[in-house]
Amino acid sequence: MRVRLEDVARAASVSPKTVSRVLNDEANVSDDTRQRVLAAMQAMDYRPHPSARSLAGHRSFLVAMLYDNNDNPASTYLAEIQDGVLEACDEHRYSMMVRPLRMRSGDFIRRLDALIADHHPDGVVLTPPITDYAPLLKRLREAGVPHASVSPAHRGKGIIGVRMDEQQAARAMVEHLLALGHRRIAHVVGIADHGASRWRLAGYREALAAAGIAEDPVLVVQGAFTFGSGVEAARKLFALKKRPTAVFAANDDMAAGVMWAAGEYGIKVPHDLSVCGFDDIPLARQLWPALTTVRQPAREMGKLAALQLLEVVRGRGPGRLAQVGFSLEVRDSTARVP
Amino acid sequence: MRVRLEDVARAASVSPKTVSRVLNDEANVSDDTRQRVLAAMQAMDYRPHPSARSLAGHRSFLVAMLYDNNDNPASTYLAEIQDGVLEACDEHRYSMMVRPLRMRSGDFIRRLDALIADHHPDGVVLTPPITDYAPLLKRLREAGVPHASVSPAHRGKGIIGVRMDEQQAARAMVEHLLALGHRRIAHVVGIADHGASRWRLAGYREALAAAGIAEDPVLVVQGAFTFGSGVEAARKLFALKKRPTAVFAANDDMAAGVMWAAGEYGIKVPHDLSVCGFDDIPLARQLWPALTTVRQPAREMGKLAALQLLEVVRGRGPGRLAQVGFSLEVRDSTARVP
DNA sequence: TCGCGAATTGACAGCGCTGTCATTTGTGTC
DNA sequence: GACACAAATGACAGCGCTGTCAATTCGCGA
Repeated sequence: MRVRLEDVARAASVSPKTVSRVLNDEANVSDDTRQRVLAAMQAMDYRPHPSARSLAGHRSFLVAMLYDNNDNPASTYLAEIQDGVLEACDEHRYSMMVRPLRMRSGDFIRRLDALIADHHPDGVVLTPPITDYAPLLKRLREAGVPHASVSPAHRGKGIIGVRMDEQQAARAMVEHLLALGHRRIAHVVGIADHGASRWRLAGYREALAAAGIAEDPVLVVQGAFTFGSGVEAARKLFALKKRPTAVFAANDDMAAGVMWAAGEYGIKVPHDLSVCGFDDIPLARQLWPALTTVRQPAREMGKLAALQLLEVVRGRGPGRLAQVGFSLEVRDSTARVP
Repeated sequence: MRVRLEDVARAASVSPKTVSRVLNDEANVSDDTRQRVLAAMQAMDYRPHPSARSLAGHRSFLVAMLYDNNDNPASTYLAEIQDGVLEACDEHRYSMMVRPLRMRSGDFIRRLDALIADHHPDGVVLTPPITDYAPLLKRLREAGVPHASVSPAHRGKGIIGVRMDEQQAARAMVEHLLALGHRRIAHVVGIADHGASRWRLAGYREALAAAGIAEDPVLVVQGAFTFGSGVEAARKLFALKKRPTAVFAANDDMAAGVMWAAGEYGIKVPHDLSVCGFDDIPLARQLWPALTTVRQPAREMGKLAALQLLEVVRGRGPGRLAQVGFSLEVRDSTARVP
């Protein structure tokens, strides 16, 4: 039969309420008592019943992770974030629920309300690209549900979660190309309204400006974060009479597309053209030549965002916008300018 | 303030227990009463409190989806399954929890036990490759937790879930190549102990045998479901003095690798070599030329598996091993033999 | 030693629902 | 119309925990 809190209480010769206090890490329990109770819990392998806790305590011990499954970034990226969030939740014995939401759909808010009404999450983790959708944030605020974001586009006060300095990373990537002697460096931009696209473009511009190179508008082509859009963007670039010697794509999928298109045109990477991307998806390492890219620690970011959220949810602090480092993964797709 | 079952009861002039009966779709409620109660629920936008239901009713309304995040198949595939499972759960107002488990790790069973002890899922959905791991199944059976599998390798009695006839699909794919006049058809095998690898290989052999073609062992090369392994496998094949005219890879990642390697060797796809895959990942459509492949309706499969599970969990029936159809997505990477 | 405020502990009700079982209402039969 | 039986409904306790508040114990200065 299931071990209940009452059983632990009896074993430790204290009242159920005291066990509850220990369980919830409350103050005003003597060290001696606390140890006795913890020992009893351990010995009996006590597992609090989440529903009972939730019912009596008016909190769900539930974190919901929201993502957009319509217009989503690489599923690998989301999967890694998910694993990170889960890991953080496990550490604090919270459970996690995932919720796909279609940002562009009309019933977006209704579905959010249903989530809140049905499951009462104690907090919510937002993932790109739904970190900054105003009606969503408003609704969460109204409902009093704390939330943390992974890579929010804005960083106003009260925004908690995790970010990577993507602009800095993009700049570093372009500086890597500059250091290799490239001067005609193209950029394939991501979906326009994603924060990621803006930052990476900004980093690209910053690097060029710092190097005293005037931006050539024809070298900045629109993409959509997909392989196919990378192929198309590359075709446009290769059709120019004065081709770029390097292409920095705003993500790896598009970079792979660029490399693919290079094959079509008989352009050898990296000999004739350097290509680099962003994200370090598994494919990046597998491509031939292996893709130079920026590694974004998605898993760690998911975890950190969730930890910030849990800090707030558990009343342990105000939470903050944590920052994680990036690393340039210089592989074989970039080389000195021909 | 929250609307409770009691409030609905008052509004409908019945006892709380009767409302509970309607909520749970129990028998022995007159149609008249049922309608009245349903109307009241609707009018008041009543949302049963899951924890209260779970606590009093001794069930969690929770389905856990287990996956292997160590040795996992394409994350897109899992993400789609996840969305499907979620959809089924939503329909029946069950909540879903995801659990990454490392099958090869020592604490596998301990983590499973923790999941059961902590969350009491009413049922579990197993995804490849952890659909057939004996200790896991044993443990679930001991704990009395019903489970359904997506593409289980075995189909003994009592196994419920969903499967696609992968062998048939693989055979159809190879027959497509045969119909194009190919006779030297290579196969890149997936990870050895995955059911998927076995079936696809079996289908390949079946098709060849049916066409009266003796299998040439050098044309069957081992891969590992990754892009890189596809590249390597292809290099081996291209190094043969008598190259194949077509390559059937056991999944799309490897097929993409084969196409990539073809580029290295100056082999034109599909002119000099036909390539086809399996799974229809997003990349397949984006490749150039677009990859001929087998579409596996992962999302639908996730949903169906969950529906079978829920049938059992809800005491509605015994559940079964549902079967979904496949479709050959003939695109541009396969053509008549040169 | 006594008294007093603070720290610690406990008693008890109740979170919102369902299981059990008793009671009432309806249905068909002669 | 009376009776037997089934269907429909309700009363009530209790699931396992926590909030509230009262009771007890402790530490320490007078």
